[in-house]
Amino acid sequence: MPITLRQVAAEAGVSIATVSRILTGHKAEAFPETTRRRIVDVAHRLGYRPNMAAKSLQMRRSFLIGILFNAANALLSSDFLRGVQAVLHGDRCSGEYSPIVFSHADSGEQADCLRRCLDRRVDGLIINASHDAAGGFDTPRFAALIQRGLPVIEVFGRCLPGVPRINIDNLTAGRKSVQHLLDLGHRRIGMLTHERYLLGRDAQRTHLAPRDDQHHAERDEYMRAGHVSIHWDAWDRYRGYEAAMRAAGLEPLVVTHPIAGEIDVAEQFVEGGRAALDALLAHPARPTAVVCYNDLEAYGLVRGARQRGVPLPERLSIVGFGDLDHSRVMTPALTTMPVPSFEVGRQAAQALLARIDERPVESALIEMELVMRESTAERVES
Amino acid sequence: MPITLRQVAAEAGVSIATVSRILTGHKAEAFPETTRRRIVDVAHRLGYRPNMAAKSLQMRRSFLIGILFNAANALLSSDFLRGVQAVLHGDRCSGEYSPIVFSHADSGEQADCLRRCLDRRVDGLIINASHDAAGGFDTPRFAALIQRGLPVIEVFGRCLPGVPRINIDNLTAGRKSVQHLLDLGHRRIGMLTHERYLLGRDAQRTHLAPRDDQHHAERDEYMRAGHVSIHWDAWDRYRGYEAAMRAAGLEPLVVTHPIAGEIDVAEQFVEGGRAALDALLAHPARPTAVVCYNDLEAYGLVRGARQRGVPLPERLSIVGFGDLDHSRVMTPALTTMPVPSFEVGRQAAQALLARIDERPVESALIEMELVMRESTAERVES
DNA sequence: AATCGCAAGTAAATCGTTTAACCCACCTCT
DNA sequence: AGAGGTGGGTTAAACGATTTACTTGCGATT
Repeated sequence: MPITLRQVAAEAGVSIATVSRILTGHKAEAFPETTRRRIVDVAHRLGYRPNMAAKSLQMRRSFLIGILFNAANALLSSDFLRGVQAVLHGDRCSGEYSPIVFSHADSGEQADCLRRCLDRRVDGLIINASHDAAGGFDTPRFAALIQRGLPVIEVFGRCLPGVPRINIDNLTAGRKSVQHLLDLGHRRIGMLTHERYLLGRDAQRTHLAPRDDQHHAERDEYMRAGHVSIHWDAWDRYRGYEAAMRAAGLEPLVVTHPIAGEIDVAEQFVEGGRAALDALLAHPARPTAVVCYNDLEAYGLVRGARQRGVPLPERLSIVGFGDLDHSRVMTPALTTMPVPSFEVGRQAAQALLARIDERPVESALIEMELVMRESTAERVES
Repeated sequence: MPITLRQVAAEAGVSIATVSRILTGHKAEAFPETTRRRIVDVAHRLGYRPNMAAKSLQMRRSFLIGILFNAANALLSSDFLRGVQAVLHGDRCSGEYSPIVFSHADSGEQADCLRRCLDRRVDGLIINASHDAAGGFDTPRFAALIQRGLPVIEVFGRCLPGVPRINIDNLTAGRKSVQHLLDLGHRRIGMLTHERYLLGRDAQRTHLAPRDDQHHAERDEYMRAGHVSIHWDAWDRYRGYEAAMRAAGLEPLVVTHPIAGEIDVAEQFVEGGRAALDALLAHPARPTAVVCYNDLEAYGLVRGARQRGVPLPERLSIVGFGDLDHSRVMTPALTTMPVPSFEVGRQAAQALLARIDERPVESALIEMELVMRESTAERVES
């Protein structure tokens, strides 16, 4: 039913080859301007739009990119997609790429989604893998794909070895949180995070640049020490915190809480935060501020403070992470760091197109910005 | 690079036609079992997977469905996508459908996304249009598509005339909220909602079945009365509330707050709720419970109650709507109704496939379930 | 005059499927 | 014995683009 090249060609009185060459614009300069205009006009008048299936078949490229997200992370958002679209629909984008999007809850679904992407002969893949082994990306099969040269970009994570990553800069985020509190005059700054995802290290750390080998070495050491964490984000955020503290000549002060299971962790984070308030207040170092691993922990701290009648932010400044829906409307409105989903999507798409065009690609960390609201304030002398 | 039919055919010593016919399974019964097995085995051994582009070209169906979401609504979720996938990847699904997904922030992006879907010759469209005129679906162009028979399903809304809809059952949700409170012994139950999206009607209402003509008639009348609302969800939720109240022989009691603009409305809802607490407490009817249009208003009520030292839920039971991230972890944990995104996705996909197969399709409303948490309690005598 | 070069465009192969139409050997019936 | 049927396939024509390798006409050069 839609108009084909053949019809445009007939209407314009030329061959389909001519129409194709003029419309694709690739060698349009070989044609006189008058013909070009005529054909473009006819195509436009008829409302011609190329059939992507035919184009894909002939060009051996689908102009499709697969987007695979782990459902548990809940990081797939309209913003992320719009970031991807900003590139795919942009002027600088050569083809007419469209994203086919899948969300997987477990490794069975994941394999299914991946298969569908491959059936479609996607030109590339943007993947948000998951941290836990149960839903982790099926690496043998995956490695084979990479080997075959399928362009892949990982987002919001660090699970896929040898794959360029676009992620938020957790490390710098941790540092910025501390810096914000330092700027407000705080010196005794704690970090709240979860046991399973972290730590309790006390070794001096000097190299903070996000270099992989360094990270991996430290990580391996950490793993050998008996920890099972595979949560790089928590690790990096902690390292940023620690680095900023040390740089300011301050002693890190970490409070952790347990997390069990992989689902329904929200309450656990809040409860962890609530319980941590007491630990923080009772701590001999008497912190005046705390950086949280996420907003949920901050909610818990706020709840705990309310229960204890602790005034916020006077008694304790709190910095969250993630900027969930509620953070901006709560009381006190939470100082936190919004996840730059649009930007991650944008850069991931950019990187993927670069890989597809065989241009060099590097992993990138997206800088996060702290938004100060009401949960942090200047330190009051005490 | 991937295996083609030709290679499978060569390997099995038959023609491509035979392989195709056996593998598509359509006329496989015309072949002896031994040949069938042999070919299936060879295909499997070689890892043959059909090239969808070629298949699409030949069959004149893309096996692609377009999913267009309004970014402002923030209703695109992993859950929704998984619901769609549950159908598309299900055994009962004839083809190998994949969703191409777009998110649009304004009508320009929307037109672009739509064009891309059409360029791909999608077999159908699932659309979440937006309420506001600025981002509303470009109806002339759209009507033409529908006319041409493109299968379309609208989700989470009621903006596209003549298009089957899958939506949450706002009306029943409103009723259920009231019923929950009635069951707890409340009689003086208020409803909190926003001025712009509603109303202040007092006419008797008897027909509550979600019949379109009825809705539209009432709506027209409402519009004539000078209201500009195009927010059917608020309207329906209110109607459900009102119906349940009348059915219980009770007088509706509505408190509204203003909302300005289309973006950054979150704070306005919370502030509306906060301010409404005073109005509710001061109201001559002295309500003991209130149904909110959304969770944000409920957050505001809770905040207001905290400020005034009003004990919750003893003094006021609160029912939210939507079950945002924070609702389950707040104090008191909010009694509310989670949005059944998975189910909406599932049924939308089902309806779309039915339309594609030219089976009859009807709009459906997905029942919502109330989850009782801590913000509602039995009425205390007063 | 013959040849060359170039501008302007065309013919035809190809991509990997599906499917309508056909083929052929063999069996059965009359 | 010949017609008709049937089981078990095959041939070949699409589908709508892209692209390589031509062709053709014509003015300029040798």
